[in-house]
Amino acid sequence: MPVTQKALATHLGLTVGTVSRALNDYPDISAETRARVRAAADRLGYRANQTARRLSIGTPETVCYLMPRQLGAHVPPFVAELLAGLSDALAVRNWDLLVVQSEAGAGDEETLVKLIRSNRIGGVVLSRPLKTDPRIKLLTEMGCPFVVHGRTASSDAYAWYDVDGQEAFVTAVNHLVHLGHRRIAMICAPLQNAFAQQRLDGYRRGLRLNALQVPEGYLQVAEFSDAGGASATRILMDLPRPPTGIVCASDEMALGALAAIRDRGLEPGRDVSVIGYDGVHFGVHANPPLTTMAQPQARAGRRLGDMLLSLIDGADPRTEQELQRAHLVRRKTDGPPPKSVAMTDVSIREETT
Amino acid sequence: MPVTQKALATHLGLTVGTVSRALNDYPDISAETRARVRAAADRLGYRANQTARRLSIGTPETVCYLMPRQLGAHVPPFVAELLAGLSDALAVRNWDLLVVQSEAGAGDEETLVKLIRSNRIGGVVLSRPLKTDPRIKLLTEMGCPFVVHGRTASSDAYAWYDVDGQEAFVTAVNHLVHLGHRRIAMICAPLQNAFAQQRLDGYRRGLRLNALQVPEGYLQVAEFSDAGGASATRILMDLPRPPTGIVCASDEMALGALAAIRDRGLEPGRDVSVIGYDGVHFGVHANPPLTTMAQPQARAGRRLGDMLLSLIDGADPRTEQELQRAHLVRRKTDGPPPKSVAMTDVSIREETT
DNA sequence: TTGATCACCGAAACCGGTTTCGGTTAGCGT
DNA sequence: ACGCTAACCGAAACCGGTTTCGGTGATCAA
Repeated sequence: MPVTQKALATHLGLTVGTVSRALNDYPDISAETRARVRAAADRLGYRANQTARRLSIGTPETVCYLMPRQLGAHVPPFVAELLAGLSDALAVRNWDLLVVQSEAGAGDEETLVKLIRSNRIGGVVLSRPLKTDPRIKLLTEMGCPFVVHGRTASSDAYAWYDVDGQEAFVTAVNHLVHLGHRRIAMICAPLQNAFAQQRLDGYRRGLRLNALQVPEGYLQVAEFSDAGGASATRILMDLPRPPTGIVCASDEMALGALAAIRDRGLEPGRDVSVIGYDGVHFGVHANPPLTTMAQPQARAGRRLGDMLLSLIDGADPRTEQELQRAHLVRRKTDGPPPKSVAMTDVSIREETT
Repeated sequence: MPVTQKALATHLGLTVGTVSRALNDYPDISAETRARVRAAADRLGYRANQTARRLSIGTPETVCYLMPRQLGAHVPPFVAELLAGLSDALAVRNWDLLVVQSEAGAGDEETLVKLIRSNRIGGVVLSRPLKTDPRIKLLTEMGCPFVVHGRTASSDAYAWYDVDGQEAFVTAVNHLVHLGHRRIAMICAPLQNAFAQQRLDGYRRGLRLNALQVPEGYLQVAEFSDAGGASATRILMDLPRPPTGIVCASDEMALGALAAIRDRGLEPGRDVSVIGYDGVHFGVHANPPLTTMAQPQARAGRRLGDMLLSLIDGADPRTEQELQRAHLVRRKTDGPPPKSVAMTDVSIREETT
């Protein structure tokens, strides 16, 4: 039985209205009374009932994070850090952070509608949108402030925070080309994911910028896991002309690739180069340590929270868009292609040009 | 402007009281009226304002997860999965999950007091308690239902879910002994953490059960990270008689140990055996794949949520205690000690017995 | 002295639900 | 025809705050 405002008021010989205004710094309360109320409040340990307060002021003061889950798979590793950052951003205003699981494909919109209609949330953070994500359409139509962690094709109208996956994969491909690679494959995630399409675009653009083409079978779309990366790699290595370099849509897939390469008796970084994406800390302990395109994860949650609060304050979503860059972290899985292959490669290039 | 109950009522020519009772299946509402209300409700997309509802029924219908953070370090990897499970458990009753960061040492109790006093939460889930955790004392005194993910020394009075770290380390030590090891060291986390003490107890007990002692310097308490594991390992390997087997308080520390061992030109699993703890999926990609004591993480969140809801329903905390067992997952970092060392070792044993 | 102004606080409406209580109507027995 | 009961719903209190509005007392000028 917590101490209520009424109890505080009668204790002071005042009315609840006066107490409320005193605590909220209304100008029509004398400094003396305000001080008295303050003193009594924290002597009795009074805290306003937030449920009542929020009902009264008309906002839930709560935002919701739609935690991505793909069934069977485990929660993506960035989630915990993101939540920490979000929590920090919201804390400065005493807003609450609600976590709800959300699977973009699976009739998940109903949950969202209920959440909004029931006035539980004043804003939404949405991770890993699909290329055409029904949730974005929904949130827009319902007028619920939201910010997307990632982007879709039509990303002009809403607020987002993203890392430039396309540029990252151009960089990755460039890097391999400069090392001497000509046969560069990609292991991509399922293309309904917006980020997968972006990274694929980057791969293609990177090859084109270097006057290279995507050889038959060099684009492998696999399950978004280490197992997916491994099986895709096996397929690649079984090709008549296997690639000498592989870029992967995630570090996790890249780790699977490393395993598959080692299983063939080859050495990642010498026989086949592999570049991952994410920059998960764990990569340094891989065998060998994984070269990757690292993104600055730490900022994400904090920024998403700040942006969402701005939106709720009435900011224009188009002014709340932030694109971060990934950067190459060279470890041990990138290197020049094996000599013999490079030779062969040159002749192929001359043939095709 | 969502449709409110009053709007629904006037639309139907009823009063709000009637509508409310109809929707909540009161027996004094005719089946016909109930049906009419139901139909109109979901035709207009009516959803009860949860803030108002919760104020009225007197419970926030929300529980809070205290997300552990040690400053500087990153969020522990189990958090995301735990949240997913928690969320599932709470969803069946439409309770909300609030995430709050919490650092046990750092005057964090004030935040908790405010949360409870302001009626924002009806229960708390608390991860990684300290050996004597002020938060547990606080929650008990305030009468706030809570369940601890982990245990402290005095764990009888409250609800908890834990994995038996002591037994796990007995098992790990036994395993190394059976492989022929006699010089077994431990790299432990800071001992203010309850789990660290438990695992250390298991290590000591395991040695004692095998009539072995803890040699001077064989217990290294290090920072709870891969860097900590690495530097502790370097100290161990610099000992006049370095260990042939090392058990680590976490997989992350174990990975650091592997790196340090390889840096000395030694091969983990052949020259020095290493056993981690946690069973993080990533361990299979370590160099070499990490042998570890794996715990069944998937259940944790779900169980914690169920237990907390039971407590809120009035269950006795002492009936809500669940101890899981870790199991040994053999990969490639465990093996018999090197021959030469084993020889030396035998002679040592004979000397000391 | 009187009226106007101002500082300060009480009273009450309100947020949107839930729940109690009481009254109306219909159906029934006598 | 009358009373009684049960079924059904309206009215209003309530949850614990916020905010508007109006009233009191003091102060001040005329």
